[in-house]
Amino acid sequence: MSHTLGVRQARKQKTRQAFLDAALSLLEEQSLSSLGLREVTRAVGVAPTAFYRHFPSTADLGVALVEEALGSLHTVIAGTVSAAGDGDERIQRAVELIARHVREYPAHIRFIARERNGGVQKVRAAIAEQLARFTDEVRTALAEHPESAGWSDDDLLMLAGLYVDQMLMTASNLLDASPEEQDQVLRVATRRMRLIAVGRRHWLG
Amino acid sequence: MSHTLGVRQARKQKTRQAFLDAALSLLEEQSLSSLGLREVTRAVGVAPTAFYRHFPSTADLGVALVEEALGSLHTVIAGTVSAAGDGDERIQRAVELIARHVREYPAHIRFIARERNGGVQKVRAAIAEQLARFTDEVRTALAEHPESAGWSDDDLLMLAGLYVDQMLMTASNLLDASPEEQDQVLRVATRRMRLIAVGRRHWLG
DNA sequence: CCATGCAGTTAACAACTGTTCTCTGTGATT
DNA sequence: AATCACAGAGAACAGTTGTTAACTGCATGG
Repeated sequence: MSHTLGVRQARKQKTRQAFLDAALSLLEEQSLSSLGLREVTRAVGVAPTAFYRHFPSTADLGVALVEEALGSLHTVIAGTVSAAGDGDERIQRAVELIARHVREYPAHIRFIARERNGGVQKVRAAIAEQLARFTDEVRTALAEHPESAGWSDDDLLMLAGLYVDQMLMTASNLLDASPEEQDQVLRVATRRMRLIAVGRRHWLG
Repeated sequence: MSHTLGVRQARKQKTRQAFLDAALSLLEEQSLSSLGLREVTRAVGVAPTAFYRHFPSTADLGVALVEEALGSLHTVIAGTVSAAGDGDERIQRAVELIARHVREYPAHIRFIARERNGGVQKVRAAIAEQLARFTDEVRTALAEHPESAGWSDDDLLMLAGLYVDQMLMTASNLLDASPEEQDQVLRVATRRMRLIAVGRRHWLG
């Protein structure tokens, strides 16, 4: 099915990935707008000029990182929201999903939370687009719930946005929390989601 | 009452303010971690070394900017939340307050939203502390409402945090919106607040 | 009125940045 | 087997950066 790509392209993709990994690591302690091209190549162990074979600029590296960090989450999120169970169960599952994801890919979350309002326009736009897609997917998933009867698409989109923003903020808060604070963060996040769910239940009328 | 400070200190505070203004302007298009000391002094029209007379590093400049951007808001916010009127009126007033503030001090909002998750630890901490104070003040204001009867302090804090985060996100969204999109942003923000208020009303029991 | 303190200047430092051009080695194509 | 394409190396470029030291001029306090 998939065409086996030659040794040549395989090597290229490998160092490209090395660039992404090195950059992501460096970006744990600084923002993209201060990330130097040479800094990245040094971390990879490659000549500065090699960078241009893969990206026109560090901003484009950032866009590629957005894809890597958010591109794979679509099905997961949508699946969680549309899964069976009553409201509380769904909330519990969503919070656990967030906690697990933060544990597995902390640098990805750091990066997204940081650059969502960061200084690099191209990257901000890329993140906004991905989050808008997320929100729309959550909206269609929410529309399947029986609680959504009588809801306009506009209101569902509003609710979906609220959930998405809440998830991202919870993830970001987890990163800044010490291990012993993390449970507290998750409990507050759960209560917030619950309050939103209560509002949802009594929204109409 | 206030001791008239000498010509000397007055001049110093003037250039200090010039540093803050120049930095805030430069930070509209980049993050603090990429803001150079020389870049700032150049914008002020002063020798690079003069910087050290006012701040040990650009990070401390950032902390000073946090004070300037958030320090003066406390009474305003608390006043709005505790003002008279029913829920919908309060929400309307809060949203208008946000819109006005964004119009008057866009660079301040940009800065806070950007550096809240930015690459400079000291500044992140300063913002977190100020926002925590905000949240606590909003909580005590909320406690005065009749709707808060029977609420635990913990739940009130959770609700206050939800409101504060919502305000900040609305403000940040306004900055990214084109003039014709801004009304839409405000309408969605209002609906979000309303949904939270509905959840609040039915939270107990 | 004079001595002191201190905001701001000037000059110099080694280190770093992004980008260009030229070159090399090796996988791919015919 | 001979040619081509191209990922990466190497060197050099003009500018930039943060920080140091020694300075100058002027408002201030005794």
